[in-house]
Amino acid sequence: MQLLLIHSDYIEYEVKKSTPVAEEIEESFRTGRLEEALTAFMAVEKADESDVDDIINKAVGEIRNVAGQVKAANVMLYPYAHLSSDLSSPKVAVAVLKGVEKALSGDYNVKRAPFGWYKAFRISCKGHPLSELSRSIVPQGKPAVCAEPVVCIPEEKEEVVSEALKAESTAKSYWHILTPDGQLHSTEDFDFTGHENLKKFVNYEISKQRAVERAPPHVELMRRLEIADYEPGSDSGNMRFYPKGRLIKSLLENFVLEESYKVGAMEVETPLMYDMEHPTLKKYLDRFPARQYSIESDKRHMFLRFAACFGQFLMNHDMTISYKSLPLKMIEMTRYSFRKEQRGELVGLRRLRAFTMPDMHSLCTDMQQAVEQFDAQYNMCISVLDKVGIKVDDFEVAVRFTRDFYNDNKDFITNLAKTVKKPVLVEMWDTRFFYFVLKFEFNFVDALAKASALSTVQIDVENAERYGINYIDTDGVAKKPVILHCSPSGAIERCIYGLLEKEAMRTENGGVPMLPVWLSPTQVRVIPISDKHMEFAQQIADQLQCRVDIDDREDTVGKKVREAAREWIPYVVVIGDKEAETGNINVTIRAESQPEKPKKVEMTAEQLNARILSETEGMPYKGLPLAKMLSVRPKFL
RNA sequence: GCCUCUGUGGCUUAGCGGUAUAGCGGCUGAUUCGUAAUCAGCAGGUCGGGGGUUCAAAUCCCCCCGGAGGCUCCA
Repeated sequence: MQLLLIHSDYIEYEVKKSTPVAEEIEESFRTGRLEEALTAFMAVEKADESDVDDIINKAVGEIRNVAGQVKAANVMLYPYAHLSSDLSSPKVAVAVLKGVEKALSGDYNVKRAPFGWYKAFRISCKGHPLSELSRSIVPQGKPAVCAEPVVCIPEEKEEVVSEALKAESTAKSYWHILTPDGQLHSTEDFDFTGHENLKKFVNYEISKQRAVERAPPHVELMRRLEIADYEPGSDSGNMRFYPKGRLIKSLLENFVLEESYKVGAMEVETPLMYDMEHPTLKKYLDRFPARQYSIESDKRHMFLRFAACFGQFLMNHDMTISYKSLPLKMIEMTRYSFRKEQRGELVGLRRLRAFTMPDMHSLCTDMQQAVEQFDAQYNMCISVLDKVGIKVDDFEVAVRFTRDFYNDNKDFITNLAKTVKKPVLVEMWDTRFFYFVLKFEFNFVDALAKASALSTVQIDVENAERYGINYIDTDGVAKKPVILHCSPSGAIERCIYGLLEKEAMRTENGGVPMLPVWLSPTQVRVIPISDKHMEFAQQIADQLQCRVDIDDREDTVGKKVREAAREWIPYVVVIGDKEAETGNINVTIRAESQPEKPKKVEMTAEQLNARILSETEGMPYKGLPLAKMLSVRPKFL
């Protein structure tokens, strides 16, 4: 049985004309209307004839379940043949419909639309996520058949569901834990001892245990550190970034770009908005409905990109590409990518509606080259996150693929677990539901056991065809490449979220939080004890080739030191008479300090300079984006 | 989208039917200071917006608009 459940403000129908299979009906049955109803469009299928009672039970169970969730007291049962191409006999269908009606009628106000009649109907869909659900139900012993995924795009205003209404099926997932020795374990039986984070991740992915009792700690940190904040003048999930946040983002963006140049990627720039009616894009969009911002421009209907795929694939389509150029890599630092995520999912920097995503695509000659590239990019992603400050121990790996791909590439997939030297979560599908046959993600598990994806690579076997992307092979024939999608770090904002959450966990465990030195907005804070030490403080600051500032405000040393600590500044230098005499400086090193036990070391300015240069070697650098003198700095919060 | 909670000066916040609290920050003055908050003074609010109940509303009720959490979703 195919079941489509719509939580509606109202549903009404009127019988127009009978079909040859029409059931006989009374006059009162010719029209019907229910307010605040769960409407169940039902198509009884051939396979259901083998066990009518079981089908009725299962359908009743699904309807009860959803009706309970949406708190609907009224249920409209609506026979809808168009949901299936393999219908049962009318006799069985009527029997099933009546059976369902009878089973529900005790607990709900149930109405049933007549079977076998052409009916005019109007329905107003409430539009919340639970308001549109489809279910495929099969009798015992029969395998589920995946219907072709077709999509119904909800209208903004009152919606009239038409003939085009069809179901969007969901793929069945098989979950496993893959250990580095190549064994697939059941997620229920696997011993998670020593892999507590993986356990949290698995719970998050499979059990959907996501209740949380407090706001994630990075939200307060992002504000206190003057990195980012909510912008009430914009849409939710569109953040403002203060100078320190912009600096951190800029450094991260530059770093990811540099790393991708190293593997041969060409940086490009593509438009933010696209024509909704463009035939190729329309087809692509139809697979992922209702998640993009749309805007009206004159009479054209545009949408904002949710990745760089559109622009890069359209560019690839127009290019002349020889096999000699493959693998061909292009990257764009998308500022921004837009996704109209559901309101309740937006928290701090974890999930945004406008975010900066490095998006790299690699065109490969064939699956073999794609797999080689996948492996190389898997390792690249590990290295990128490591240098950002997110280590292998800080994330959990998920690998997702089709059963066919796994059977052809068992050793290769096992190797992914070997590389990270720990068990990984595996999700397998019988049929390919998405555009990829293989993907991995690195999932950061935060202080509240919520998981979110950072780096990812996917092997796309669908879009070369859809976008008409070709390369000319050695034999002079145009062929379709296999395309890899890769985000080496994941969204830049999400990296910042990860770093802040990681440091929040460090604080909870009795550590001293800080950002990597190369990302710290102020790397050295110089604190003169009084006005007369200002000149020497200036001299010290001038000798340091990094982001130095001077706290020249009229406050006590104690207060200035406290504020430097609250800003997580890696090196704090107090300048007084002693330093002016010896020429040496007293440096508090945050990385080596413990709570209430600062580590203070006497050294020369040259030594401090050398230390910082070696710590930040090979990483991007930008100057201080704020006034050097704290006394003239504005406060953002 | 739905459910729950929430909205008091730039920030954090007390008050929850009877003239609006305090701290931080800001400004002014004093202090020139050796490692987690120097002292004093001043300015700053039609308590998110609109409507209603009441002699009286920040406080109770209704509608709207922000914000947070949950559900759901997550290429």
